[in-house]
Amino acid sequence: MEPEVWAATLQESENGWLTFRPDQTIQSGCIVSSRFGVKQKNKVRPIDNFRSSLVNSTCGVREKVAMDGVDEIVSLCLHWLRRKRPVDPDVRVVGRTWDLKSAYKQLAVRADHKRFAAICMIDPKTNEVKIADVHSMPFGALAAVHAFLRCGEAIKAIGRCKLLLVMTNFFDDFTVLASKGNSKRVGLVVSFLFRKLGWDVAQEDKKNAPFGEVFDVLGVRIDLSQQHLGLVSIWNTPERLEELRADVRRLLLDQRISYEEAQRLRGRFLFAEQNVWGRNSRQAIVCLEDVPDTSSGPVPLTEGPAVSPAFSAEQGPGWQEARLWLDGACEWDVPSSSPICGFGGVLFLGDQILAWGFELPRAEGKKWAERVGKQQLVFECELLPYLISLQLWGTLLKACDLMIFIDNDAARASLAKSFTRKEEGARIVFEAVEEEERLDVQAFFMRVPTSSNIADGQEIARLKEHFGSPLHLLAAFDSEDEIKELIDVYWPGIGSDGVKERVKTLLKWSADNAKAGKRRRREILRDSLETLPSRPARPELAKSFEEATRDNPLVLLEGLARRKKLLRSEADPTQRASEEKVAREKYAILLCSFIKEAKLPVTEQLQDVSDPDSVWKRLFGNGKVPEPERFSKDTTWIAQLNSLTSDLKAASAPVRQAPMLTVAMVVSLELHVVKKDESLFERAMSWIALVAVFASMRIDDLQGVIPKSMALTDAGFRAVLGRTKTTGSDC
DNA sequence: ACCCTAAGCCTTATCACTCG
DNA sequence: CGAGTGATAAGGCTTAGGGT
Repeated sequence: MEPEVWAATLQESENGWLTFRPDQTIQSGCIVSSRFGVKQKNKVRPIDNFRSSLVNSTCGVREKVAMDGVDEIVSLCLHWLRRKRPVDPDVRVVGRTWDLKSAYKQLAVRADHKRFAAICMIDPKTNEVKIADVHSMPFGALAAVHAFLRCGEAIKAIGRCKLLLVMTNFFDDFTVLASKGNSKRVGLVVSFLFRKLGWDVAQEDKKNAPFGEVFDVLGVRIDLSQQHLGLVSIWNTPERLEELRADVRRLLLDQRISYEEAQRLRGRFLFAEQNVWGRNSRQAIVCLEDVPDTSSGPVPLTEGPAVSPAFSAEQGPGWQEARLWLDGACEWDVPSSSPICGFGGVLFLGDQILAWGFELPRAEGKKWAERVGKQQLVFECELLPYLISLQLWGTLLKACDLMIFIDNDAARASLAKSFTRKEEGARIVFEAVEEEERLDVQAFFMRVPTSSNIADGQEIARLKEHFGSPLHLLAAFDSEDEIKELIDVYWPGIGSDGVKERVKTLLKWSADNAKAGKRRRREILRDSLETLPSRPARPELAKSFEEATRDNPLVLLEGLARRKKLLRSEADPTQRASEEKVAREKYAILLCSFIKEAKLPVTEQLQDVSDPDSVWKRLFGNGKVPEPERFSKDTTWIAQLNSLTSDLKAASAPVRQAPMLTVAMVVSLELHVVKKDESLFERAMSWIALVAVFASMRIDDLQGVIPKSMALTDAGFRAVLGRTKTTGSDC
């Protein structure tokens, strides 16, 4: 790449952006950074490595840069359209972008900073190192980025506040929206703004397209052609689409994909995804992640959700708000050895309340469990009602803002993320999200504790409401007949099947809640007694008993056991572990005494061992498998493991590690620390680096040093780390 | 009431990609 | 070189659900 970098540098010299030093010398106090090239599309971009020269390390930035990306542009468009849908062609929204010409180079380096802005590179013709002084903002300097972004923000602020432009800024890209009728004038105003402020604008045709309903910006295409419907579409640019299509076609033809290709494809999909709310592209992207990084070359494509290279997102305002409560359950039925799966949902939409519920027939449940290959299907049972509810109430939910209440965290998370590693769950999630997008539903998932999930039983919820509290409802019936009467009052004329169904539900509910009901009744009684202090006429039996036995050692023992338990739960885990180890040994010895007593064959085998006690402990201390029967000692298995290990080692990519400090670097750091005439700051930094080296710490671990624990004694420097990467959350 | 396990999330460091 | 994003590993944390 050297010739290209050299040519670009010569061009910069001609433009007056830098000057070659005729003598190629470096004065003291001057810092030189190297220049390298990065290939971008069809050109080579020279970059000055101000990091390796440590110039970038002198620049600290307190704030995060806020840039206007595709999100901001789209939200501006939507905001405009929400206020007023365009009916007449003149008020339709159009947009275009302005690009600054060689953006950074339009800013000068401050005179007294010039000595830090020298660069060097190799002249490929003579193979000599050439040094140049840079006069305009160097690409690669951290400070240059922020200097330029400040200017960009300033231009935007002037455009917005003084000229009332609808303008966003991303580095040197300025996007402006206008109504069609005004667009000519707005275009003139923007050009005038740049000219007056002294900024050169790119003049090439490609970057100078006129205002239109379709315009390209930041690597995407924004399409306002359906704005009368309140729609803003975002596409990959036609070039990118064609490139992606060609790549996908080639992959399908080859039926194989390599790690590098998968990563590249994934990167491009993620780029599209960050700009669109494409929930189901997740599934395709995760497939790409699973392509292993092996040196053995491409892997064959397998079946999976189809990868679609075309992305489009339609985001319209939500017209309605709805709340959907979901629940599912799965219990294992031993006699029929099949799962009992049930699910249901309740939808609140305006004034309407709708509900459905369903119990899977045993035979179907059995088939399902066999197909999925596990007994416990609760995760799937919690996911499924969402899909069913969307399918059932699709027409009602169109373009809806939907809040979903679900009492299983795993299901909630996978719906929100639109992905789960559980295969069956992934299928349900995929279908549900497809349905979501077809219906243009904006979903938001929240968790509710099981006890407050109303989807548990709509009838009961309604009855509870009427009775004021679950307790009152419990007290409202004692028999099936009384339930029937109740149902007749609340749901007159629902037919015998309906009555039977509800009787069953209510019976189950009352059985489930009987205990809680009794407890609550007791509590109420107790509370009411407390408010009415009364003295028992006779001494209570329990109290007398307690008084009589207070000093009995047997009672003390129980108290001790309780205390010990409490201590155990509060003891730290290491102490607990050692306690458990002692207990294990104790019971191992006990177990051994039983075995000896029973004269099992093993006692004979162990008679001749030199140190029988320790062998017994070893053998039975952890419930170990006898030596010859251990899989871990099986020679065939060990050989297989070894061969697998070596295969994996050979196939895996080399481990990449941070380069180690050389001995010379460590020595120079040490010398620096003791150099009295150096600045205190530099000496301190050197010392810090050395501490990290000597204590084998990550640099990040230094943040975990507890200041008050630091002590310098004759024995050396000592400090305690309160937190390291491996000690979990910081608190 | 209590213990245990499974299987999820959360946190942090690091790495991949995109754009300029 | 910088900015951004999302993804992963691995240990810790949390919750549901089953058993005693």
